[in-house]
Amino acid sequence: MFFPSPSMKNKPEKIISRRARPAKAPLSVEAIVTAALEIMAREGLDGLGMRKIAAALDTGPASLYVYVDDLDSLLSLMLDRALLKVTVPAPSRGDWRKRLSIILFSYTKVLMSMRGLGQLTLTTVSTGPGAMRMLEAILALLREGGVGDDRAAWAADTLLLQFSAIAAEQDAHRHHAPIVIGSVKQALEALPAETYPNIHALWEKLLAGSPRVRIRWTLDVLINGALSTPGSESK
Amino acid sequence: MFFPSPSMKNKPEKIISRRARPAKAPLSVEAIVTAALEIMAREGLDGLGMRKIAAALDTGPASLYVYVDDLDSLLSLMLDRALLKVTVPAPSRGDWRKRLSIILFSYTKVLMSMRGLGQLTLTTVSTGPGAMRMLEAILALLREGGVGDDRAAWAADTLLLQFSAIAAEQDAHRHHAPIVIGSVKQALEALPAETYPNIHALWEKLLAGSPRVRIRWTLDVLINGALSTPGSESK
DNA sequence: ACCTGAACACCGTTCAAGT
DNA sequence: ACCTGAACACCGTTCAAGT
Repeated sequence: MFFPSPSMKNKPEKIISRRARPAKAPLSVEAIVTAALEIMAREGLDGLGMRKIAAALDTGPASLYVYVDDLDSLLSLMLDRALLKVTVPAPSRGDWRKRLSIILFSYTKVLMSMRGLGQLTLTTVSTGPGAMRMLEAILALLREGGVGDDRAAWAADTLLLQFSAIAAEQDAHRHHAPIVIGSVKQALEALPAETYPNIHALWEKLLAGSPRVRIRWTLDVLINGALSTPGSESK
Repeated sequence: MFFPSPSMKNKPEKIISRRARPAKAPLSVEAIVTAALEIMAREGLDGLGMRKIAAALDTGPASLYVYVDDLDSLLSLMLDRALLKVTVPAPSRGDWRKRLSIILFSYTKVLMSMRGLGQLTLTTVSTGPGAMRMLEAILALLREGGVGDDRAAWAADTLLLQFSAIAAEQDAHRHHAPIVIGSVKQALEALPAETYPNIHALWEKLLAGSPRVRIRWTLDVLINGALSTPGSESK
């Protein structure tokens, strides 16, 4: 893949055009999104850039602009591609609450499966098919569960946000973490107990908790809260 | 302020050193943070940069590194400075729930009072006195309200996150919004009712709601949820 | 100790020119 | 229509040299 094909051996030129390489995949939105996701998985969101994507595709940065408006819109496309992998369970899988938790567990799992994705959800919005399929399913289940329309819309928003944040946090914990997490830990640990008695008592718990347990708890809190709190319909 | 002082008029050089200007405030962390906040308030978080801050302080970018480690740490300092303005009510102001809502309303108000601040909280963590003072107060109130220790830590996290996000959203709505919000609205509006019946029915509600009403509801949901959901203590 | 000019190693995006 | 070299207008950060 990295050398000119045999059929070109007898060309007289010493330098063979990159375009003449064998089976060079033509550019396309899909190819660009794929390459971008690969780079983000390897180097994180900060390591991503138009120039690096172009280099991975063996072209110049300008070429990408034929297929993509700009970096922001490319980030949206990347997010949406990832969200397509979220599981939306069939009605046979259980009642609304069970199915809602399947979606949200799957959502966090997908977000945590690739470096940078957690951070990406907190920075980017997608209105593509991946995001819309998930939103549609969540709204349907909340309504099925008897959460009023006003509350359902806000609850969906709140749920997605909360789980995005948990994923982003885990993302940070696992990757460029040592610096950031370590310093937060040190800072909390060093706080004087006299001035900050409650932080002093609880700082370990602030940073603790396996994702599984935490996700479960957060889900319960939000659903219980949304069910027991009247919405603005009663205004 | 923009011209050399009269006492320097008789200097022979045509070009007068910038340093010779009158009352040029010496650099300091405080001055840098102040200048940075001013720029962010005017031009948003994206408009902020070391070079622009330096220019505002009439110096070169290299000079800032005498006082500040790098851009990230400066952003932390900016956030902390802003959080110092959050109201932490005295016990006489009411029961724990009332006081908690005062803190969180004040928090969102502060975040929404300056362009870029909402986005900043979602991107940056601070362990400075502003952030710690607020966290300490929230933890104290949750414990006072009978939320168990494990749950209190997570609840504080969840509360702060949720309100940061609401502020960031309002930030976007009010400023560089027209593009982003407008396009999300258009995208949701255009979705086919057959494939996305629930989004179709609720899309207006997803984007609606005054900050006040929404904050009130979110606060109630989270507190009610945290109170009625057992923590992992019972594990 | 404090400050800084200049350079280093990058960015995203545009555009005229090529095929 | 698709692609691209080169340029434009920026970045954050470092460092040797000045005071």
